[in-house]
Amino acid sequence: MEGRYNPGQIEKKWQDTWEKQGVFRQYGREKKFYTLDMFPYPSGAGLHVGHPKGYIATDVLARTKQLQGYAVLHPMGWDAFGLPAEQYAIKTKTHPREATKKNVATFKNQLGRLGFTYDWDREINTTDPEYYKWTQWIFLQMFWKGLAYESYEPIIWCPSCQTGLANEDLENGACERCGTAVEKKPMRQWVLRITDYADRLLSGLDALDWPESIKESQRNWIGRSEGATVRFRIKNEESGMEEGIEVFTTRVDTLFGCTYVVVAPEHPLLKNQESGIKNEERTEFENQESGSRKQESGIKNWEEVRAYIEETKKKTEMERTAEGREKTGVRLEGITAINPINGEEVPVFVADYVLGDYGTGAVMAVPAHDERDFAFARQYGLPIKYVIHPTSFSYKKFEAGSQAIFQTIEDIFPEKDSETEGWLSETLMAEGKPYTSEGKLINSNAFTGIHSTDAREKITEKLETEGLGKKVVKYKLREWVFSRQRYWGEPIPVVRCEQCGVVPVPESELPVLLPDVESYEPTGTGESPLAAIDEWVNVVCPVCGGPAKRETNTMPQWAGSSWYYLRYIDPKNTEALVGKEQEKKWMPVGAYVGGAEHATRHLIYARFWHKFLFDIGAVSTDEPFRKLVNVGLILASDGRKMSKRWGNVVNPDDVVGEFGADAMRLYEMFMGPFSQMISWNTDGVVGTRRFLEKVWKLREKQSAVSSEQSTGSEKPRGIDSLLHKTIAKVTEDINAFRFNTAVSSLMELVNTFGKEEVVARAHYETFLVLLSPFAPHIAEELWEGLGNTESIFLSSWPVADPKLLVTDTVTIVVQVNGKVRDSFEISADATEDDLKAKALASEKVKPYLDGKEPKRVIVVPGKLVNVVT
RNA sequence: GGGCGGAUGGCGGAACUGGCAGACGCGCUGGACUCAAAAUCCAGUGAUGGCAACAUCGUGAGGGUUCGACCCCCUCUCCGCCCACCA
Repeated sequence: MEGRYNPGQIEKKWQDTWEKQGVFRQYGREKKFYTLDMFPYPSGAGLHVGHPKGYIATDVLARTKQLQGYAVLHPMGWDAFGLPAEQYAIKTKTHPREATKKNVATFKNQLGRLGFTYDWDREINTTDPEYYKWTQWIFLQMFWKGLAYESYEPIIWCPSCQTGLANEDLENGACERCGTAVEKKPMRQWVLRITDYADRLLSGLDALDWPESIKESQRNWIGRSEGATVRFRIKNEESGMEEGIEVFTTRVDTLFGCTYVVVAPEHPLLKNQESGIKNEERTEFENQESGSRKQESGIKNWEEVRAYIEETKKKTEMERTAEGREKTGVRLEGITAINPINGEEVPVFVADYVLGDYGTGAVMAVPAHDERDFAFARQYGLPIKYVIHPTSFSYKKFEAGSQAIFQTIEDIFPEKDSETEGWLSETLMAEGKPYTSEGKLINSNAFTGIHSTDAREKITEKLETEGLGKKVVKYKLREWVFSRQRYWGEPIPVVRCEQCGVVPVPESELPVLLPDVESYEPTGTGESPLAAIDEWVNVVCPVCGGPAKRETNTMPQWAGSSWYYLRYIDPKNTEALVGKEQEKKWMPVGAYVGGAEHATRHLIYARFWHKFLFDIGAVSTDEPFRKLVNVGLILASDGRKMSKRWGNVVNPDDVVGEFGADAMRLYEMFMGPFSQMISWNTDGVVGTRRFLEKVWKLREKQSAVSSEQSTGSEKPRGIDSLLHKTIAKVTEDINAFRFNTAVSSLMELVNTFGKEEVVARAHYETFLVLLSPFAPHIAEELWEGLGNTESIFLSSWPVADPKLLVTDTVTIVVQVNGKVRDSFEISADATEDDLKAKALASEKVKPYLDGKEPKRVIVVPGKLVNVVT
């Protein structure tokens, strides 16, 4: 190790040595720590410098924990099913398997150069049949528990990707993959009943050590709402009373203000019409439905209504939900709804501002107290009836001239309720605003005068006793649409038998292998390309032995990643997805690092599957990831995302080639707060490389003289104290993912060492250990140069000595009225009186006192004295 | 519209629990070394005034609490991210 610092030489050497000696496979140790990265999709583009940021962090953590005596599990693998490989296959006619293989090799090579501690014997790949066998197995367990079922409901369809999508796969109403406006399309599909776990997914969040923002995103995504369903009976002009429709509301206190009812275009009420949809447009399911229900709905303007429904269908989801769009709808002539609370008859509308798949697909419209209903009511000239009276209210009087602000309505109308009402409607109407907050009920018969909160309870109670309403909880979370009509995914392991219907493939026959096909093109018909392979599709029913056909849909991209963290623990197990002993030993994950963009998809899906696996006894923990940390995105130096399109991608290979892996690792940890988005700046790597050069040079100053600390005879010098402060800081900072300040304190230490004539060997060694998680290669090389024969990572992490954290003298700042005027050195054990006396004696302070006594003197021991004049 | 997070030198960012604002790094300026340059080393680097000691101002804007505020409270502006016709 003579001469210059040459990272290119030493890095490869140590990577090979660590691998050969199994330095990072100390699995026999008592204490366990499992740290995990969100595994990448091996794209054709390879890694850019943003990818490794999170991986470096877990690597720092893994090395630190190992030095602290833990057995550390730190694996890596590939989330390799998905559209890009398939699209590439379509273009180049190569099998996605081939492209995937090539990309994995590239990624692995790139990662290898950064010197990670991954145990490649545990590498997994979601497209490996031995892996997806267990993905299929989990699906089967869900099937048996009734959590996986077939549905014919309209789902989101991307016309460009030609596949169904889950609600979570949307971005601003468009397909998040290709940006195409999506449509609703009724089709047969597999669905997972994730809403069965909605409550547990919600309550489980509280105990997790996750960023509050992610937990909040999940809470919002699950979207629990407490409310009530209310049954409005339908009056048909021709045939009298019908069964009625149920609405969902969270504001049952406004029930007296309901002036109409709206159903979504998808509402079952509108499916009863025989004349409606043409046969060929109907799904199998709809045909069955309309056949079994003969009910006449009595809608007189059916043609108009039908036209509206058709129009809605044609609209893309984006058009339908576009911001500020005028509300549209059609009145259902010939029928009215009866408000159960007061028997009032109100009109019924169909309008697409009501969503078919939330609540009951129907709402009671209270325009006076809801923004959307208000807009619709104004559009169609419907009555607006105020029934909530603000109890605490700040409102500028609308009439010109007056600037008065009224705190309560009573300020203006102390007594007369009807006038209050008049004022309220007039003012709010004129400003174009409904009153959406809570308040005291007015105009609500027996409930008038009660506050909203009470009213909700009481009105619900009354409706309940009459069988016309019920307290319910609804969620925004939708069931997980689990079918994709694409090739490159896990086959769903079921067959369809003419006799027995849907039959799951027996466990013994797993995995159901994904066959090779001629063409990877999606068919667009709602069938996957697999449907074209007769010899694969046609099978014998496992139950009756009769002819049957395989399910040709595949699973979504998210399936394989919903449980992969379990497979690393026991990757070769052929009997179970993970061995019980092993699972107990390692789970839950102690630090999971990845991007915040997975807040509502991967991280909800994985929690859902994990809870299910817990319920069937396959795992021992209820939650998979005890601690989660978000890695902040690295942007290009132009502030945009790194992308081929912008030509601003920085390849880690180039950075490693120019500066070395250690300098790059150090830079990515140093560049800013770990979870913050930040722009790449190659000049910054220059700084960390210079730092490493200084570290390298320091070996010449290193000397076998003992530190004064170890002689024990003298008081500790400043350098001992600084070293121990650095130990404490680096240890704490790594633990809290504050890598940037950990690195800066290492730099400070080196700067101080640089000013010393000699650096004690013990100090230098301790420093190398502190540096080693960040810059492992150089640390190992220098460690060996000191004559150590065993890897630095088999040594141990230093512990700060509390005695050395305090210095014998401290600097006290002297302030006058809070402004710094002077400072002095004093022994750390000086009394408050000493400090006070010394401060008052200061020549700098005297002029401000002008011979008078100070009004007050504040002494903060060890810090400052503030003289108040 | 809702939720979350921000705003500190030329730049990235530090600052414990309310106690010397600007650590550390980049950049820049000057000097040393060199025939010269690079690299390296040394010194300086928030603004304004001053030869200087030093003084005044200074953490998006305005107010407040406090002996003392980047930090706590109120009002406002701007920016980022996520979600969004969810009744």
